[in-house]
Amino acid sequence: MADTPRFTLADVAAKAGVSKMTASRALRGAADVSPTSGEKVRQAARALGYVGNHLAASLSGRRADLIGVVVPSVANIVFAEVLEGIAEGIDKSGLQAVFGVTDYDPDREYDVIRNMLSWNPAGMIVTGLDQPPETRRLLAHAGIPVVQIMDSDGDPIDACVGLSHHQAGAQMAQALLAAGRRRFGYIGCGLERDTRARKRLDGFSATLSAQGLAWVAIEGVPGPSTIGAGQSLTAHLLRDWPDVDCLYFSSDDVAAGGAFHCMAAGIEVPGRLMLAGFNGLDIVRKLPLAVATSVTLRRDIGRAAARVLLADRANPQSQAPRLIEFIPSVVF
Amino acid sequence: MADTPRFTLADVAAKAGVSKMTASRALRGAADVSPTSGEKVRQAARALGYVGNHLAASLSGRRADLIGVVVPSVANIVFAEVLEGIAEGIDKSGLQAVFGVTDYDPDREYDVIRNMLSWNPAGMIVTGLDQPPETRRLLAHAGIPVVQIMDSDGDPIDACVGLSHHQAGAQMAQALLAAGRRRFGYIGCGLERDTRARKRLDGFSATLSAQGLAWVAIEGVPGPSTIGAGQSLTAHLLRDWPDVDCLYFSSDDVAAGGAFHCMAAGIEVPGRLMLAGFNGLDIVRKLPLAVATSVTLRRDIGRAAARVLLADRANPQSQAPRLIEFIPSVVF
DNA sequence: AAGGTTGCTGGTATCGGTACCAGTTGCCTA
DNA sequence: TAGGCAACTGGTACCGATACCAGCAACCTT
Repeated sequence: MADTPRFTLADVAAKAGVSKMTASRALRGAADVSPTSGEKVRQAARALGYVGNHLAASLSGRRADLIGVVVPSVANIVFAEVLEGIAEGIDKSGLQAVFGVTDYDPDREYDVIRNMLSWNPAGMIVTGLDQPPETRRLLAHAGIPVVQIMDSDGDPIDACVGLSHHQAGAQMAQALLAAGRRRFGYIGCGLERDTRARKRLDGFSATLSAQGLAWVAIEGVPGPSTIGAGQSLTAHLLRDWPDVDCLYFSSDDVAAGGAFHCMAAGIEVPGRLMLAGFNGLDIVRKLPLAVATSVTLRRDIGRAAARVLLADRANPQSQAPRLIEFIPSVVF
Repeated sequence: MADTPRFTLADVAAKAGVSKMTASRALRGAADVSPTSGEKVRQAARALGYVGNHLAASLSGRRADLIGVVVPSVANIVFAEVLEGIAEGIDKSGLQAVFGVTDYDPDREYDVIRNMLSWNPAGMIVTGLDQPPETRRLLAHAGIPVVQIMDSDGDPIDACVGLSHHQAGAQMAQALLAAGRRRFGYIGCGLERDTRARKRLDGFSATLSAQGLAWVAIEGVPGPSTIGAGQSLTAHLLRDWPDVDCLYFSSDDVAAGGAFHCMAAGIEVPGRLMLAGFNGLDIVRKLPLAVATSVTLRRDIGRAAARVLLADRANPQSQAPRLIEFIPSVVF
């Protein structure tokens, strides 16, 4: 914890016997520096342990090599994987990702985005399409590329990389109907704030209606999607409606909880009761029980979102494709 | 995507009819501003949609309201939860966390840390105590508080919030021995890079030796800890050494894979075979099978690390406690 | 009433870089 | 040999905020 003030470019330049400008150019690998001075500068920088100052560089260069990433949660493995995809996507690009967590709260989301914009990021990646008007305005007026991810049911501000949750729900309903199921129950967590889960539910419901069917039962609790919640909600629902032949869960964590309950209770899956989740998480796919799920390409979504930003940065005119969809596939 | 240059403090000041300084003070909520001008400034800022510029503020104020967080992976739920803990810890403090992912690669870790330091962060949180000397030097000379997390077996640079993995391994070995187990197998992923998993293995091995016992078998693969890897490694190990009566896994994901295999293969757990993991993840604790695990307080570790930084920031002299341990508890 | 204090305000320097432009050199061409 | 051009270099003015200090009222003191 030595409290010596850090070396600056001026120190490096002095040690190398050149001007600040030449040192700056040399360290950035810019052209127009003689090999001799370049080498001297690099040597001086190394000798001094010069670290540089992004703050000053970005302020001066008018744009920071940062991208802001806003997700509702990181403890949810789904978003964690998106973040990994983004990290992969910006690797070697010199960009840095800054993450902000909204906890599914629109007010917090506004604050987080506002705070991020004040770092002058080169671009923003935000989750979902359902920001309130004020938040949309903030992003729209920021003058930087904005990529909304994970959803495509709605009107993007700028670019959009995701999937239609409405369609995913409908698709799952069709698959389960095709498998001969008729008496459906739904189990969800946090629907009051997770608009994408709600869209899946809506898509599923619409398909049921189109077949003249309706939900036998819907159970939900506020709060995060957890295995424990899935377990107890499943137990509860099956006690009250023992005759359902299929359960659709708001997500795979919850579905895994349902599966755990069925294992413990000795309920035959999928013969007697079919289970379906969403996301294609390992926890569901490796289960010694056949549970249906929609496999979403989270890592690809992250990577693609990062690539859109990189493309825009390289060539602000070009406007790379503004809408990329990764359609999930249903597996059993 | 209006490309109008953003408003600056000068614009706000002009609109409010005061100087930049007064505007700055008013917006920061500093004292020494009359209620009248304060209100005028805030109104002007709101009218203009002024967003501020952290870059300039930090450069000028010599210290950024950023903290750098370096983790090996975010797709691993364990670190994701640590991040959430950190996010909770710095909530309302005005600090922003910047995350960097090292992918368990020391060279990458060095680069990530170096890059972060160039943002002049107010503090750093890095995972583990086993950084190479050059990385340690970088952190030690940065002149900011550094908190190393998740491990306490080693020599901290500055502060340390974590747990002893050696001890956790030993503790689990004792618990399993007490449960009457004698023929142990070990299954691990990524031991070549995950030094903490290795410390647990060492602690476990030491306890076995002390009892005059040794591993019956050790299986490992490089790469990330996954359910799938746990499944296939367990199948493989049990085929070659069908007489083991207990399996210790490098982590809970892998242990869950083992449990899934046992369910599918009809192996009685824990009667015939006992399984033990590490972390106390939901996926293991909610399983309809008794699998032992060491419950680590990941969220608390994140929160505590954040609090150390906040305390240092509030009072650089005080030097809050520099070593905080969260001892895991073994559950079945 | 003189001197001190408090409350508020604004000017100026600065943070550590980069953009931009104006030299300076040396070499090549005509 | 003069002129032109490329290659390199450095000075200066910023970027948008904050620190620090000085200034000026109005209000206390004694």
